[in-house]
Amino acid sequence: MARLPVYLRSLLELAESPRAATISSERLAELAGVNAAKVRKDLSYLGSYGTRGVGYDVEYLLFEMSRELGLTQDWPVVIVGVGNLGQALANYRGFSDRGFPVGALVDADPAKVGERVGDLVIESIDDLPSVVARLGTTIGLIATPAVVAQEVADDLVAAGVRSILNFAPAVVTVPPDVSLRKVDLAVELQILSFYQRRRTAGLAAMVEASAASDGNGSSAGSSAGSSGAPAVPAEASE
Amino acid sequence: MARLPVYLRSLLELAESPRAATISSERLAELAGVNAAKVRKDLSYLGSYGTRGVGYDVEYLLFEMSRELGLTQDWPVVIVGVGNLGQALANYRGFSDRGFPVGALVDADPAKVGERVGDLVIESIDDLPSVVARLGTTIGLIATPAVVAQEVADDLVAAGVRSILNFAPAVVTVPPDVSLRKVDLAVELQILSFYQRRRTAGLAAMVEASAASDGNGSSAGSSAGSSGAPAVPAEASE
DNA sequence: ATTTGTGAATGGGTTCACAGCA
DNA sequence: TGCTGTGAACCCATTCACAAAT
Repeated sequence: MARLPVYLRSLLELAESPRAATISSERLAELAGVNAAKVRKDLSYLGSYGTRGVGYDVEYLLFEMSRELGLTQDWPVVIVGVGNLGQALANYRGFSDRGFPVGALVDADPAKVGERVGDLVIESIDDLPSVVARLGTTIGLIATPAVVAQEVADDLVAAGVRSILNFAPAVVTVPPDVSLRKVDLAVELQILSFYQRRRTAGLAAMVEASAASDGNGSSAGSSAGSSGAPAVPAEASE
Repeated sequence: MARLPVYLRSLLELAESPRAATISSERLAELAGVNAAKVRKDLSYLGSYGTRGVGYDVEYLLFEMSRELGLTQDWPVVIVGVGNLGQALANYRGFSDRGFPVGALVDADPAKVGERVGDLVIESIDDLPSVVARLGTTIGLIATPAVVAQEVADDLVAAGVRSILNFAPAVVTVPPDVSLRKVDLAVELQILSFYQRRRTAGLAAMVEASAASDGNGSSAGSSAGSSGAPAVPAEASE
C-alpha cells in the first residue's frame, strides 16, 4: 500500500512526544488525513493486529511498518544525469535523512565525469554495472533529459537495478520484475493550472451546469480540484 | 483529467517531426502508455471531437489541450522556503521551460531575506500578499520543513493563492476552493523500497502462496510492483 | 463502553464491445 | 473498411455498518 509511509510518518510525529502507548484507528486516520475504516483495512491487511476496545500499540506498529517498508536498512540510490535537476537531488538532504543516501552520481557526458558534487565524484554511465555492484541493492533515479530516459532505464535494469524513480518527462517501460515510479514536477503544475483555469474561465459554464443539475456551482468547482473532500486533510507523505 | 498533460507531451513530441496531420486514439494511447478506449473517453469528455474513420487532427488537439490546460499564458510560481530543496527548485530549468517561471522566492528567515538566488532576491514571507499581488495569479510551492507547512499554506491562501504544490512531508489542509497537490520524494523511495523488500524477503511467502492459489509466484510478485501491467508502458509526464 | 476486524454496499474509474459515422 | 464515441460490464478501492472482542 502506498499509504503506509504516511501512517509511518504520522506515528513518528506522534512518537516524538510520547503521549500514549496506544492509538486508535480514528486518531491515526485523522493524522494521516484518511478514513478510519481505511486505516483499519490497511493495517489488518498488513497483518498487524490491534486490540479491540483499546487500539494499536504504537511501538509495535512502528516496528512492523518499518520492517514492512524495508526501512531497517539504508537503501543507497544512484542518480543518473547530473544536470540541473540531478545536482539538486544530489544536494537534497531529505534523501539521506530518511534512509536513502545518495551513493553515486553517474553521467554520460565525459566532461562531467570526475567532477565533484558534494562528497561524490561523478562516474561514467558505462561503469553503471560496477557502481551498482559496489553499492549493493540499489534504487536508480533518472534525472536526465527525456530523450535518453528510456535508454538510461534499460542501462539501469541491465546493471541489476530493480527499483527506478523517473524524474524525466517521458514514458518509460521496464520489465515486469522492475518497479518504476515517476515524479514529474511540470505535470503537477499543469494539473494545478488546469483546475485554476476551470475556476476562472469556467465560471459561465459552471453557472450553466449548476442551473441544469443539482446546482451548487461553487462547491462543484472546488471539489473538482485535487484537494480532496472539503474540510478533510488532502495531503500527506513521508 | 490528470492524463491531459501526458497526451499533450506525446503530441508535442510527435509534432516536432511533423509526420501526419492526424492521429488515431490507438497511436496516441501507445505514446502515452495507456489504453486506447481511455484516450477516446478522455478526449470526448474534453469535448474535442475527432473524425470517425480518420482520427484526431493533431494541430487542433494541441490547440484545444493547451487551452484547456491554461498553457496559453505563463503561470508564475512563488517558492516558499529557500532551503536545500527550495534552492534546487529555484534553479531547476524545467519550470520556466514549460511555462511556469519562478517569479519570487520567499523565506521566513530574516537572515536569508535579501540574498540573491539566480536572478531573484529572497523576500520576506511577511510580504507574501504584495508578492502575490505583484505576480498576479500565482501557484505556490511549499518547500519548507514539515512543521511549518500548514502555516505556510494558510499564509498562501490568505495572500490569494489558489493552487499549491506541497513538497514538505506533512499533511496539509486547505479550503475547498483551493487546489492542492503534493510531491514527496521520500515517500516515492519508500514505496519502491516496499516492493523491493517484497520481492526479496518475501520469496518464502510467495512460494507458499503460489502453491495454495493459482500459483505463478514470480509474476504475482512483479505485478505487485508499481510498474503497471507487464510489457505496458508504466510511466508518463510532461 | 470502546474499538477492532470484516462482510456487504457503494462508487468511480477502466475496459469491452459495438453502433454510428466518414 | 477504419476509427470514433459511448452504453454496458467489469473491477477494485473506499466506505458503511455491525458483530466480535476486550
